[in-house]
Amino acid sequence: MIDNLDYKILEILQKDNLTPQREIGDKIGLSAPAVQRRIKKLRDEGIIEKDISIIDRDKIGSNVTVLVEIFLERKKIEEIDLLKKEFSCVPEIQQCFHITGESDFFLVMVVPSMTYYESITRTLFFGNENIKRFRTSVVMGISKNSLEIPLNVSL
Amino acid sequence: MIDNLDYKILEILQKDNLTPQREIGDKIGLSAPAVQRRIKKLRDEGIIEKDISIIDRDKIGSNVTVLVEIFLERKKIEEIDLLKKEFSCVPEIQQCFHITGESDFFLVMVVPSMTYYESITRTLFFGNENIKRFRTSVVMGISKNSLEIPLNVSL
DNA sequence: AATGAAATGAGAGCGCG
DNA sequence: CGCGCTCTCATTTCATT
Repeated sequence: MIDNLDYKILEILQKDNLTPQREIGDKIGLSAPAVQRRIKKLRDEGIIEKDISIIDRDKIGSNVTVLVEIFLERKKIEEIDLLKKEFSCVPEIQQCFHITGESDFFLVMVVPSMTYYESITRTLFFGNENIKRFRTSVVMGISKNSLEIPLNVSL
Repeated sequence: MIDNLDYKILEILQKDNLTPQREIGDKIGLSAPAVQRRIKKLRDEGIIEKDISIIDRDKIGSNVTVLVEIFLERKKIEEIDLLKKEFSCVPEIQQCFHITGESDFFLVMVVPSMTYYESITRTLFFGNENIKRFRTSVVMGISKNSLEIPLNVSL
């Protein structure tokens, strides 16, 4: 269904999706239209979810990144789904992981200040009776920040 | 230096960087060349870090996402920097946060299996004498996964 | 069914006023 | 900044294997 050439294309696009199709073709030994057809298929099938620009958060106003671990009172699937949906709507929440272990959710958040974070916790966490407690870590530095999937293909 | 129109452009590009410049121009009330000049400036200044395709990890082989919290023995800046550099080279590590609080690092990793993860921990964590202990959480589901920065601009 | 070559069309890039 | 040009690149068509 998805062969080695597709993997090679994905490997290139997840590093730089503005790479010309002809250039991709040269690298993997295919013509530009062939590459184009494969990319279209990958998009149609949702294997390529989206195409985005990554913004340097340090160069754009003052932003604080915080990590939040959340411990729930009740862990029924309906309650989990409810929280997922609620968190998804909050723009300050970049990433939301539902996890196993001691805690139940893990969030990566970006806020303009700690004061702002404090105020947002009041409604988002303290205001939710199903959240038993939460633990906040402040990020000092980000040395790697990508969503690249390891594909193990060589160009 | 960077005005409201730039913010609006960033807001669009961080959702979809394949949006035509003319379409962006229509939305924010600018001509296509003007948009292009601004985008070029944003790229040159590194405010736009990179442009990438996001791949759906669930549709591409079997992948397990794990979160790792790391507690260090010594927390000198040289030791921190050394670890940052080491972690950055590991393709399975998507994100590496240096944090304050009880623990020192937080990693988001993507691995083909838990067996693979177990073997990678042997060299990466157990093999490092500065890592006191680490705590692993397995991700059951990801309900939000973006690197969008909240910009608070309305289109 | 998937490919490559050639033709078409859309969009990026650049100089001009 | 907008206008209009040029050129690159994406996309379609079509013949071929």
